[in-house]
Amino acid sequence: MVFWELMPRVRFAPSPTGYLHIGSARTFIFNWLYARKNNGTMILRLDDTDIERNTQVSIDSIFDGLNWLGLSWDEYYRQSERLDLHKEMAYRILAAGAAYRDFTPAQTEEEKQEDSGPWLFHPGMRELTSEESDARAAAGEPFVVRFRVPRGEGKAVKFKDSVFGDQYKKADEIEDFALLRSNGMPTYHMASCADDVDLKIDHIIRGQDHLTNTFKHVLIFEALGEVKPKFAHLPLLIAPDGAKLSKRKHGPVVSVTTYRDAGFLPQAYINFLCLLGWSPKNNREQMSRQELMDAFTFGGVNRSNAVVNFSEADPIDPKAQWLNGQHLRTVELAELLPMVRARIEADGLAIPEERFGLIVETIRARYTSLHDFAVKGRPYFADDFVMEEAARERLDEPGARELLRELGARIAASAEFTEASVEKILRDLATEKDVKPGVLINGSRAALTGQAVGPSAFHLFMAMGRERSVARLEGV
RNA sequence: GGCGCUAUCGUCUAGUGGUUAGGACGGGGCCCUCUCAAGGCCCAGGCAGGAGUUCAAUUCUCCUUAGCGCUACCA
Repeated sequence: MVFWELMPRVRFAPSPTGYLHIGSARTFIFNWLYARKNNGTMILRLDDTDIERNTQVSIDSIFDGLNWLGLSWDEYYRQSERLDLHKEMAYRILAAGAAYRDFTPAQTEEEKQEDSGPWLFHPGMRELTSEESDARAAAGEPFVVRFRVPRGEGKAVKFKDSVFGDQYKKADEIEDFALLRSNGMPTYHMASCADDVDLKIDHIIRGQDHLTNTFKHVLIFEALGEVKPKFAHLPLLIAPDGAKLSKRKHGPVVSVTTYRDAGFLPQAYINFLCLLGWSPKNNREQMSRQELMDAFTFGGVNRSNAVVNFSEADPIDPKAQWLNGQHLRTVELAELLPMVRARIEADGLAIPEERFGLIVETIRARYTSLHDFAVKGRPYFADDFVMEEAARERLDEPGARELLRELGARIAASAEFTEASVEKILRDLATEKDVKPGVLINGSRAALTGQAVGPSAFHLFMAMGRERSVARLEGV
């Protein structure tokens, strides 16, 4: 075996008929984890053979979401540019006798409703002689090309799934599925298998909704004389009501960009998605991309569908929010700062460069979203912030305002401005005026941030800087 | 209807032929404390139901039920 044969080639193959769905994103992530862990090749392939339903908006949404997640791919293809290949392979199967032309007109919706039993093939079409078939095709009669599923031979179609184990199905129960439509376009099954062969995909990792389709795909690979790839099917992501996630029914929670727009860190969201249907089996929850990559195995993938826990009242899964908070307070500051900066600047606020890192360090432990820095954190970046009721009550305490103004004056006059110096000034003042330090401490927080709760007051002074601190104390 | 897949706290999950069925989120409480958050500790909460195999089943087998998927000239 040569070295490159050890390096897997995997693909993520979305069809651009909507926004980037969170289930799709998770499929991408698992493919990516597997490829990167094994020095493999990650391929992005747009399965855009359904020209009726494809939209540019959808393609943009897929790239949007993927770019946000920050996961890379090595090769990029569009099925619509590879139709000749798909057709060529379909005709190769036809020529080999493993497929046949079906001249039956397309069924209408009502006709489909009527037949209740399992449909396997249209009578008479499998038996057409090649002369008759060629003649009718030459005469311009429309047809679909169907796979001639082996019947009455007791053939079993089987494959081994890396997640679901050995899979087996009687060929007699598989319908003669279409390879080519009457307009000459390949179907999903044909295009997908042709590309998987041509692109030398050796491990197909996709949603469990394709588990039963895989029997058809195995038949195609066999008819093409190709070694079939390995398969790994992932459990589906479903809504709390048990239904599959759909935009129509569940709204924006199904779109990746919703989480970006909700102030998620991409690594936190990746972490969350990985925990849906996969487990490192060691009780680890918060994990970096590298840790996820190291820990990923198909053995850790679950077989049952996972519920994304959202509601009308709280559209974000609480565990996702918690994870975001965990990442927010543990990620390298240098990595966090640009993301916070972008969020702050989006609100048109000015960043005090010399204290930016300190501010973020001071407040990040109490936030769970990037938005919090601009909303709850507004007093750190702007002077027009709202004074909360609870904070006003602190200031309204008897004598509080005078004390705070005095504190401001003393801080302004002090030669030094450090946590220790401010603390000394504050405590000395409290002793001198015979009040509890808490009055000044809590009062300072209220004056500086307009909030009754928040970081330690002495950290606050440093984060706000001398000028802003003094101004706010003297302005109470 | 047919075929397939699945079934452990509300949710995500670990787990074993013998365990007080473990962890996390969320909920409740306590501690810490200048407030809040973080952190620490504690509490409530679960093996879908029924048979069978076995000395012993949450674990193995079968049935039922439920959910999901496929059953298109969608992907």
